[in-house]
Amino acid sequence: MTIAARKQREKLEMRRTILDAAKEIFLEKGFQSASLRNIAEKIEYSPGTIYLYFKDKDDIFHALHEEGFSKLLSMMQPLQHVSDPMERLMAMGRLYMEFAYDNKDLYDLMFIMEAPIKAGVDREKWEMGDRTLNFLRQVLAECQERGHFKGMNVEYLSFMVWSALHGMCALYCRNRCQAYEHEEETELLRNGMEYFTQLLLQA
Amino acid sequence: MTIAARKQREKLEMRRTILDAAKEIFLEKGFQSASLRNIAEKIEYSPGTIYLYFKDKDDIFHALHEEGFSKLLSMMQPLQHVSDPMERLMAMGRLYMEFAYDNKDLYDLMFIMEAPIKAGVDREKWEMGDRTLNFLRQVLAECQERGHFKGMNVEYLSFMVWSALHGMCALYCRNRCQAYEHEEETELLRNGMEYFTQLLLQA
DNA sequence: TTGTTGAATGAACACTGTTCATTTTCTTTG
DNA sequence: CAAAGAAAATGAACAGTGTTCATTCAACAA
Repeated sequence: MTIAARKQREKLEMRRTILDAAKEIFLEKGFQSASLRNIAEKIEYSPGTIYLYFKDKDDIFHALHEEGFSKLLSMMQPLQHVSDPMERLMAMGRLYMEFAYDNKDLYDLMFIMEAPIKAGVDREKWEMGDRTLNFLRQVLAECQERGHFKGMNVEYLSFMVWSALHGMCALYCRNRCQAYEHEEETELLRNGMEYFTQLLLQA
Repeated sequence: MTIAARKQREKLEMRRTILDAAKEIFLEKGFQSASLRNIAEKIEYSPGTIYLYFKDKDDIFHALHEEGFSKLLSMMQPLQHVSDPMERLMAMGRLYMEFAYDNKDLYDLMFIMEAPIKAGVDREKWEMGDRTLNFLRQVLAECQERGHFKGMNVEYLSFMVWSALHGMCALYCRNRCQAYEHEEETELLRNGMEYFTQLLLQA
């Protein structure tokens, strides 16, 4: 079975090669403007070849989508050791926002773009997303045990908290911070975050 | 000057016709998939004609962009008569969210899409957006006069409030509410809003 | 060495946004 | 009213897109 194993390995390597090239081109040209011919040219293969490894363009960016979640998830993992849940919640918020700021396009792909999520929720696709969300659910439940967010439903609470962070990140990613002509984007994000945490601490 | 006046009127009517067709097609197919040939076909003109009235595709959707803001603005106008600023803030929030819910695609165009805002902020483009934002600034300033949001900068505060609402609307528009398998979208929005207003009332 | 299998190709299809020389339509002038 | 001029609409053409598929090619098995 050594040759079949090698074949399979090569198949995976090719997928990786395509994915890396796609990511690079996607990051420099944006999702819409990145064409399959660009990607094919970069890896020095013909356009048709890509279709032997991915169903279509969406399939490629869906793969990157998953990678984004596993990256975010692995960054969040260490925070499990912060014992105070309220402190952990704040740390998660900061990390989430930093992730969005440092990986603008990846964040966009994960939480804003239509393409990868459109064709129905196909099970495992959101496994990573689910795990990330569970992180938030858990920390909020622990906060409640310590007397915060009294009488609130964790599902709706997590949605509200997530939304507040996502809102800032989304306005940033899609250049709506320009509405504030006299403020720096980074200051908007920093202080927006600061004020929101103040609200949470009072609840 | 009667003929020149008619010419000008016809020019405006043609713009309207194109805009209406574009809006319709855009609403049913989405921005990216709506092609100029689709629009041209709908109004029974050739593709080239559209370029006599609009610079390019972005220009069309920028026009719709402005229409969205003037619609939102005109809906907000009556709220100026709510005297209690805190109550007015809540009413604005509800209205904003309802606007997003009832005009999903228009909201998407105004606050999420890349196209219309990309090519630099060209002055008047954001006049409507600015006026909407000023509404929020003003009500928040009045809230502060009555002792709320002590020591907070209105700019950053408004960004945070806007973000929280936008976050929910954006997750809704881009189908990320699916992350909550067991909750209705409307319930997420309703309760998310409810919890956020609770936070604001405590501040 | 030959036969078989599967990977890679690249031309082709139907589309896209945009341009522009040409034709058609309308308005003004002689 | 006819001819000249201006304005509006056309549609073919260009360079690009995502995707398909008959054909070629290279690696493996017999």
